[in-house]
Amino acid sequence: MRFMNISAVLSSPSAPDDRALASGVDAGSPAAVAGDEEYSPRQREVLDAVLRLLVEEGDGFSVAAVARAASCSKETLYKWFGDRDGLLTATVRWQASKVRMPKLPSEGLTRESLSEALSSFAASWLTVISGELSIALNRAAVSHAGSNRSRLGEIVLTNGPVAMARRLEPLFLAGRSAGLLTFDEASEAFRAFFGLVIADTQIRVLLGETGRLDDSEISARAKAATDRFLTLFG
Amino acid sequence: MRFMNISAVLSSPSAPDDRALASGVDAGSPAAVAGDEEYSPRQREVLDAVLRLLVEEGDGFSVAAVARAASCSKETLYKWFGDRDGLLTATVRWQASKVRMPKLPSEGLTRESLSEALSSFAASWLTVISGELSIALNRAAVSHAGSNRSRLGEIVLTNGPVAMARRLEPLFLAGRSAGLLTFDEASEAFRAFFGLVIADTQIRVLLGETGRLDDSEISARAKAATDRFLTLFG
DNA sequence: CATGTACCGTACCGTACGGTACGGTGTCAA
DNA sequence: TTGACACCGTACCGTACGGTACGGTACATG
Repeated sequence: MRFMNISAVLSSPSAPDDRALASGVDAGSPAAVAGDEEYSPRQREVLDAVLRLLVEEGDGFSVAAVARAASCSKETLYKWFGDRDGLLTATVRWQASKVRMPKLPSEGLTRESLSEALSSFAASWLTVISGELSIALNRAAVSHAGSNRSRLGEIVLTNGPVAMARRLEPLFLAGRSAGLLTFDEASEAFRAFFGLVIADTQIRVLLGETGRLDDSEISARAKAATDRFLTLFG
Repeated sequence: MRFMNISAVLSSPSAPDDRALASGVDAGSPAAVAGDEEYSPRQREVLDAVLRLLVEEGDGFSVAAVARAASCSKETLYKWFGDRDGLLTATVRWQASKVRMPKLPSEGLTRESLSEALSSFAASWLTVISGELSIALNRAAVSHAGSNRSRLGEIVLTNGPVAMARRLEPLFLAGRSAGLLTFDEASEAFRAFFGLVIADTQIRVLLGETGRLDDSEISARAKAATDRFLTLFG
């Protein structure tokens, strides 16, 4: 079993060749977040263009640039999304709706399958977190947080750490039921797992530290974090 | 022993009543960062005004607002700092130069004193990270990272996680020499400690999650993180 | 006193950008 | 064919803001 994607409001580019959406994903279940039906196909094209601009230039692109990149008129943009913040918000919601969570096992858990599930989850998470799109979206959301003009921060928070926690909780509880884990609060276990996996990775990439994290490094860190987590809570 | 402050380019307000600069700090040693002599007293007043604006309005304040708040002319600002980015950069460097690291014990370590040192350090760190000034500076730095216009990200990175790691390394090494800790690379131990202490706290506050972390909560988390760290590496 | 320096306050300039208006085109339906 | 509609492209408007210029004041120096 291999998880290729993860929530976090931050998957990867939206191009059809995007490996992060390729396989191993449960696209069947109705999304908890804003459904796919929220935006028309043409609108999705526009929002994907915004995502590209966001990655290339960061927040700070002009509405005119969006119109140019998406071959649509500014008037249409304002008609559809109200204002620039609305456009940005719609973009983040659109990206969030694209993300599908990987399935996590919840029955017949053994120490090995639990470890494997956690490790795969951690690796996907690290991959997502260090991706261009995740970085761009988180930067935008961080910039906008603290001014009440938009709710980007809230949306990214909900689809990032909060969604992760909700996703992992059943696995943790199943692990505890199976006698494989020990903890009082699932939230405590989640915080520890989050910390061990992410550590300073996210803040460093957000602050612009270059130096790609290659796949072997990611696997190694995911494995180490999982082992440590199981040492603490196993 | 009690640590009242910490690096991280993110201490606390610069007002004279600022408790974070009040005591328990080794202000004697020459700073590794830009020295105090870099800016004139009047310039420091201006930069402190910028820090206040940064906390109140975030990045996005106008240069005119700075001039107003600091009772100085825009012309002087441009003469001293070149342009808006120069002003912002100077502000971050000025804040970094203000921060003084707490002393960490390095000899006569016992398991108890090591645990106490780590726990105090962790508590200070959490306090700093969740402070208004830290949040404002990190938000600004994250926003500017990724566009090559300024080096804010690099500066905050250097004075944040990197400075933390350098500061903790001697303690870790001393702990290992004293037979209290086991690890291959100090950087590995640091990442784990960082993750256990900070976890999702920083990204959550940067994304705008409200809900203050009170002192008891901070102490509890610091203690828990330290215990877990010692479980893994002790 | 004369001169120079450093600064404040304000007015000014250019431009970039958010937002609006409008003419032109393709499509669909009666 | 005619009209309604949705949309594109472009021109336009208002304003906010980065950056510059300039007059006026305090002070220091000879």
